[in-house]
Amino acid sequence: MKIPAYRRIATDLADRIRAGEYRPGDALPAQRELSAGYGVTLMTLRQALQELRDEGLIVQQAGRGTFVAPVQAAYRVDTLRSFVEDLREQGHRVATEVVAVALDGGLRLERVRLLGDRPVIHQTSSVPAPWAAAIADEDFRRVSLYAALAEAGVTIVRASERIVPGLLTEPVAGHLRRPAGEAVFVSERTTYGMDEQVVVVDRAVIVGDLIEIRAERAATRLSLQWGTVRDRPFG
Amino acid sequence: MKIPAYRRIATDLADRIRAGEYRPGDALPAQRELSAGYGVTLMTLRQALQELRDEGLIVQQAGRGTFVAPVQAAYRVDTLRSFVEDLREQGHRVATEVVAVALDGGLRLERVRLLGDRPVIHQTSSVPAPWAAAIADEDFRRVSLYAALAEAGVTIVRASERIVPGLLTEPVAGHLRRPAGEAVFVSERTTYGMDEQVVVVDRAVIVGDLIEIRAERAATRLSLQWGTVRDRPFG
DNA sequence: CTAGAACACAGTTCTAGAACAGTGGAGGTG
DNA sequence: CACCTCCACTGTTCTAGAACTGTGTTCTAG
Repeated sequence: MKIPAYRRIATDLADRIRAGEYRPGDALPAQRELSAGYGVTLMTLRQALQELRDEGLIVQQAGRGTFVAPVQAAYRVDTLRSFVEDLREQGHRVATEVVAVALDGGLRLERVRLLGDRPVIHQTSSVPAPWAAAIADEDFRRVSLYAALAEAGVTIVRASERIVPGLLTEPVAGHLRRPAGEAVFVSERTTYGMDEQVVVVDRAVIVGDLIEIRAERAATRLSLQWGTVRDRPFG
Repeated sequence: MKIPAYRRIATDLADRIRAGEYRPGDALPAQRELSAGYGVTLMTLRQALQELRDEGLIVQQAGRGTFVAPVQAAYRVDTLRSFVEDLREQGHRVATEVVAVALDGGLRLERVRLLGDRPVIHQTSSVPAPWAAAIADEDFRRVSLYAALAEAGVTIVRASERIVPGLLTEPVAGHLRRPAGEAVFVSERTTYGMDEQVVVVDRAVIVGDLIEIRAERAATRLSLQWGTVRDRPFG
């Protein structure tokens, strides 16, 4: 019995939540009920719940209950959002042009993002087969890919992103109306749903003249966002 | 008695730490000792300590004790650290070459960072006058700039970083032993001490072939780190 | 029909112990 | 002298309760 009980309980509950046994917004059984169910003290159970709370999986409200955290809140809590949401948050008008949509098993979506009237991001998104069909007939000029996925019942859990600098090359340079050879960011983002399933793979080319990455680091807080070069907070 | 005991204790201990009664690296009294001192149970005291641990103020080690987090540790807690610390954490050997040191009021330090034997980062750091004198005679091949500042009694509170893609140009290209025109990251980082005073201004050029930015986004956690291109965790 | 009191139920805080699990030093043994 | 065991010390996990506070509903008096 090497791993502590509270950790086993936390893992078990997390699995149940991720498996969909308790859905976002649902109330979990009461603490006393759960503690009896697992055969541990209230104290021990609360320790398990704290793990889940630290991970952002549940929300506790005194007098009301323990609820599975709604996924929507995750976006807004500064972490699981995309370029576009970052920029909109900062008051920029971001428009989307759909360059191409292809459906061969999975869905391949090629979009250009415009900041005001200047194209700044060329983005190719791939959605694997299971979910592609459910969202294939959306109008992606108006509906965000993530909104469409959410409507189709897909829950986003986490995302992993990799960014390297690059040079603008021809197929994309035309879409961004910029000369080839310019400095750009190249971002590869993989978005995961429940059970570590890949929901979206994004590849984005981002014009370096107009967009930058900002990181704020403090003792315990870290924030990361995409911003426009013009309104830099320092310098 | 509206505020709970554990919170009062946490506040009291935090105040003592910030007041310097316990200095970074010092061990706090044992948990049993503290609980007796405050007249509460071990459980209650541990709840107070957890608050401090969540804030990154203390570090606990089973069998050894509870220690006031060294300012250095703040870096390691995934948030206030630099390229080099990020890379070292991942097990890479990072060496430093000092290209130039100038002292005209402030301190201007020009360094090249080597990953193994390949130069990957060209970094120019400026330290304003007040602190420049105190660290001017350090050997920056062996001592990190932040370590020197820490020794001089400078506390780092936060850092703000801006990253854009760029093209490698000639003065720096030579130092990095790479052809001009390659894709690079350009990072401008400002580090602040107490009272929002600027402690260091860094400008770094980072070879894009070898170094990348990784961001992991989950419901509540966000991590950002520099990594080498070779050991990518996905793809 | 409404205002407020009473109640049921939720999470929260706390006690007083007990036993477990790492860490490092003091002694003993080869 | 080197190694190893034991022990004292640390933080960690857990029990079995008790009392508290916050929230919403239900019942009752006006």
